Amino acid sequence: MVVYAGQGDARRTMALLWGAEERKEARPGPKPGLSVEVIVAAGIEVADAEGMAALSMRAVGERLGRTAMALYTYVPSKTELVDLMYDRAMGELPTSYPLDEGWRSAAVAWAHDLREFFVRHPWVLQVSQARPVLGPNEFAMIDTVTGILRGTGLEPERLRGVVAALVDVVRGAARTVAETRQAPSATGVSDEEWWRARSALLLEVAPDFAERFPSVSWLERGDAGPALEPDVPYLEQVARRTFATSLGTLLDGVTAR
Amino acid sequence: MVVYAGQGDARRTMALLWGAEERKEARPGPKPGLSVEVIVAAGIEVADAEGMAALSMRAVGERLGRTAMALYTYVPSKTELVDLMYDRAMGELPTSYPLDEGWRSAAVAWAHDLREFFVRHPWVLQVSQARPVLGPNEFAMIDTVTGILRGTGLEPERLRGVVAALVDVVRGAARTVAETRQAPSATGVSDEEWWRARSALLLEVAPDFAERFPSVSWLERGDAGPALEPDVPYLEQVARRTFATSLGTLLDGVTAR
DNA sequence: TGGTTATCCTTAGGGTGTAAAGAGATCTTG
DNA sequence: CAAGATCTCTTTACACCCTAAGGATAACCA
Repeated sequence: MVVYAGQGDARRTMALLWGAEERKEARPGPKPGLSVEVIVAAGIEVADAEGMAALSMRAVGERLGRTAMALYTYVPSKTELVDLMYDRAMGELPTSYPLDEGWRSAAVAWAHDLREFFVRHPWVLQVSQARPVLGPNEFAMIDTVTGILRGTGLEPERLRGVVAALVDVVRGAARTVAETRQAPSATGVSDEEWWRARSALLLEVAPDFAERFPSVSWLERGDAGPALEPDVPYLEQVARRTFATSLGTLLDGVTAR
Repeated sequence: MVVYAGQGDARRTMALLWGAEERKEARPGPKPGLSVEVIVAAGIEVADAEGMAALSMRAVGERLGRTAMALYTYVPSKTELVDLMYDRAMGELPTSYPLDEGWRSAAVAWAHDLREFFVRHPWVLQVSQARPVLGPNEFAMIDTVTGILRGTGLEPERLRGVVAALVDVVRGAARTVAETRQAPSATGVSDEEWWRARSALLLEVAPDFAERFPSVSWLERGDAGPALEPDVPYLEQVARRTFATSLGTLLDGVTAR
């Protein structure tokens, strides 16, 4: 039997992604105890709680009181499950932003929502997108930001570039925060301790750091910056401010055209 | 025995990354048949040729005519190996760009070099940076771009944001190209065929696409664009132009300050 | 009631990273 | 020169991973 790999699969994945109506006519066989919905939800729970590395078919099955193999009745493979989780999670994102105060503030709000989404579900950043997922909620996300930016009057070609840049910057900022948040629990070392140890090691191993990387050193020297809020971890504040200027610069560039 | 996890490891990793001089005094035991260098090089070869997913200790060992376990004499674990590969590969990047024609053209050249680097070594984009690698070549990369951008006169805080945004945009652009390139060999379906099949599926599964995602549709409609070069794959040309406008917009934003 | 079909389980096979223990090579020391 | 120490590399083993195959059971239809 010839398997049209990636063809039959693609069709089924698309059907699952776009919520092909499952026929509810009575059929022989035991009543399904699970559904794609609950499996995807359980997968998201596992990934949220324990990270992408801990996402195994066994773990998801266990959370539902089944074996790993039981999932294969509903979902063709683990990668398909991850694709479904990816798109389903994106359904959390708002899809409309008021444009009363202009496109810029809407874009900023959108960017912050997306960033928080990625921070909430850091595993989403690790979904390998060799061949994009093409699910409805990702399209909705792109549609939302595109809609906001149409207010700029940019032509499609340029707008496409701006959208890409925006998503990239948001992803990058979220990645930084996610890493920072995961580091303490992953290593059992607090941010500050970890950083102190690292910088000590750095000095030890590269005593000529300042001459060797003059510009990086200059950057760090000028790092005093404005008042710190005492409750928020240091690195996270840096990340937040970095994101603000990244985003601001990019939007300035949009304005400039 | 208490293992100071992530502490003792960190010290060793840093030593390996920064090329701690290996003592060459004669020591008992068989002559080493391998070295960290050749192992890292073999790892890069495997990852370049077959992708990150195919990078296993067994595969690297085999390429060197050894077993997987032989590597553990030189390298503490697979993640450390990947970190070493990451930084070693970054050593390919140029570290100086002429500033005769101003910071902007230097920045553009830098960005294109970095993009090509990522496309050449797509696995680099998948190196999980929960705790950053902190190797010399990554610092050099950051130092290079920071040095270029000091020509803008921006203060450190802003400059940090711009650097982050630049790296993010380049990463994003490279990711797109890498995916596009991998898709045909991964699925055995050519770009065009794949895309045709997908859009057919999309229409089938979401016949209301145009009304449901009006802005995305608008974007695609305006996609005619300037003349296509016949030899370069279509999707890659789109990616290239998207990158150009992403980058351009961002740099416009820098100029605007 | 028997046949058909669907859910779910157990088993099994081929992967993965790496701990542990041993074989053999090469040095230093007595 | 022999003995001991130390290092490289191999074999074996374990725990985990995804998933193919086959069988037990449940629910429907004829």
